[in-house]
Amino acid sequence: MSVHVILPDGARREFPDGTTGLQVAEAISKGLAKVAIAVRVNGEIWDVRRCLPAECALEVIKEDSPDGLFVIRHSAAHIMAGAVRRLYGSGVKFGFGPPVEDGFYYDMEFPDHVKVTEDDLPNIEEECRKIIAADYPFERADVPHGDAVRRMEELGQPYKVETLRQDIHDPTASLYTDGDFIDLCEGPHVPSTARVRALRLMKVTGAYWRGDPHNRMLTRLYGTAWASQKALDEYLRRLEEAKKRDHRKLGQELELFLFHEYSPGAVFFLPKGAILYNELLAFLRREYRRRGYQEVITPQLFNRKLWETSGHWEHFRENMFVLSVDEEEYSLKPMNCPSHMLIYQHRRRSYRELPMRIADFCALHRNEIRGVLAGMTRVRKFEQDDAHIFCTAEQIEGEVFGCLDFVRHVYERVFGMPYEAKLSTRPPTFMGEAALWDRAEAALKTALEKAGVAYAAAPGEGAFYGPKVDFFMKDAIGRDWQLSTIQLDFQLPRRFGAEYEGADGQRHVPVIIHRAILGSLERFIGVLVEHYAGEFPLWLAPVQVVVLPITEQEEAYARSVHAELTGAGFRSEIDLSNQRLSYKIRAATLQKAPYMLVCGAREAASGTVAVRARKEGDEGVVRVDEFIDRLRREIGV
RNA sequence: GCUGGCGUAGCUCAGUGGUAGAGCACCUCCUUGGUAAGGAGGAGGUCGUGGGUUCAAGCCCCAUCGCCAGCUCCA
Repeated sequence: MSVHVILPDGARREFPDGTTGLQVAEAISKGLAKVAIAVRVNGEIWDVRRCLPAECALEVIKEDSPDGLFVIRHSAAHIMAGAVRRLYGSGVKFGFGPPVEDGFYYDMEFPDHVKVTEDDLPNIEEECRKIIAADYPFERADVPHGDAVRRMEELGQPYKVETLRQDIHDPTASLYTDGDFIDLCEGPHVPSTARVRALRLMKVTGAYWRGDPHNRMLTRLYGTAWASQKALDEYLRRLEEAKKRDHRKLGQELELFLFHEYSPGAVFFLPKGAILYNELLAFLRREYRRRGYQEVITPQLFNRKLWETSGHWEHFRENMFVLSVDEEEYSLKPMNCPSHMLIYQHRRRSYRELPMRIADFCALHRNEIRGVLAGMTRVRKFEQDDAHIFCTAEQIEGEVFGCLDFVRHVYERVFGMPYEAKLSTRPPTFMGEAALWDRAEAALKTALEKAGVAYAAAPGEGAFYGPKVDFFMKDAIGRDWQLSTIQLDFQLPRRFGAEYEGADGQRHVPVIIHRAILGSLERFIGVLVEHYAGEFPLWLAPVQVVVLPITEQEEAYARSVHAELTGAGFRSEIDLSNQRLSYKIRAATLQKAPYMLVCGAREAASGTVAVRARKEGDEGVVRVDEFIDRLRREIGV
């Protein structure tokens, strides 16, 4: 008997029976074996010391790969649990302890008198290090289901017993042991504890057993683990950076917006924040003109009859603000689509009018439960760069292509955020004709391919009313945000009885495309603040230029420079405070102004300014009119 | 919604039962200074809100509002 292994490069190799993944890695190279953390066997991730089956495709998983980190973090969770058991005794009951993005957690129930807080983490972390230093092997044992239950009962682990009984229906279950700690676990794990080279415990929170508030709340310890100390340091640095960029902090420091407890979940845009908002709208409106959109302005309050027609009363009512007007029930609108239906239907429509692209920036209100409100990212009142495209089935492809082009223009050219798309297709329960779905999904795929947009397919994840494409944008520090969306809707036109008269003289039902490029303006501005760390490009910067007279002698000259800039349409401020130049520069720097113009005696005498750019620093002296030309070029007008 | 933490001056925060504090910002005066903080003085708070305990409450208790974090990417 022998083992036949197919390597990722297609090479076929033969090994004696009982060969492990690690031995294959060693046969390939010593270096590879050293960084091998697990192996992928016929698509499944296995421990390196498991014996391979007679025939398999094998890939060595290195410790710094995404899969490798997943394994490391899973093992780190065990190490942490073992450390907790050593420190707090066998009375600690363990729940789930999975790896998650960037780290891992473990839920545990401590004896009643024990309360673990973040102050205890260094101590637990110290114990983890001892376990890592001891380099215990992770040993797997596949045992009959009943034996596993008995073992967990002996260990006093009721959550594990429950898991075995409720979730594990195989005849066998696997137990993993590292040193003195044994745990029910599917694996896989690193070969031995020292392979978790960098570990840090992060925080303590509460979490319900199985996420259900009716269940007991367990203590959740969060940690992070990496393939090297360097990678851990880099991760911690990234967290710091994200904290510095937090839009709630910068929004206050830069006086962009504020929140008040009298209107929770709603943003006050201060003058500088309102500039961001209005510049974005002006930009979108220019694009709308180029791209054949028509903007409308619609009411806020609608009779419940509208929501009954659209289906929102049935499906979305919990999120709607309902109030009584003239003894009837009304609601603040949570979405624009129904009002756009009314616009579409106010008269007969011809195929000649299609595609009809209706855009709307009106405010929307959704009654989100209190616990989920957060800064600008989760609010109750917001506006979207919302539009609905009414079109024929034949026009879907072209319209979607147009939206894809719009998305590309905005994110690649203007904001510099790379993105990925996800195509979600027909779910198990859907409404409408299957033929229309097939046709629409094909149109979406063709449009994506023609536009050259790479996408991941998510079969079955579409809404019941139509397939969709969602976009995930990456910001300057690598975080993903779901911003743009393109959703087809076959249902809404039917509910409203929307029609158009075709070239054939027959009545047809149009398709609706819901689409947003930025999404919620509030959320988008929050994302932009973090993406740019408050250092907005010139066209968006609330204050574009600060004029700095050095002494009172230059005040009149500085005022004239300031007047020229504002006259040319730029947002200029002048600092007339009784302070030294270096103080004024510091103040303007903290404001993150793109340009400072120093006006001293020399500049006043020659009609020039000394330019200091936000990033580049002192750039020397230019004439005022030259500087204004430069601003115009930079902004592209 | 549930659990936990927090709420003191415009901002960041100190103050654990006995006369409300600091730094920055603000105002006034002095200083007229060439690329990230010149100096002096001053003003500013019913300590989130409502109850309660106490001779006495920013501090202890209860309620309430708001903010922050978390609430199974299944052993």
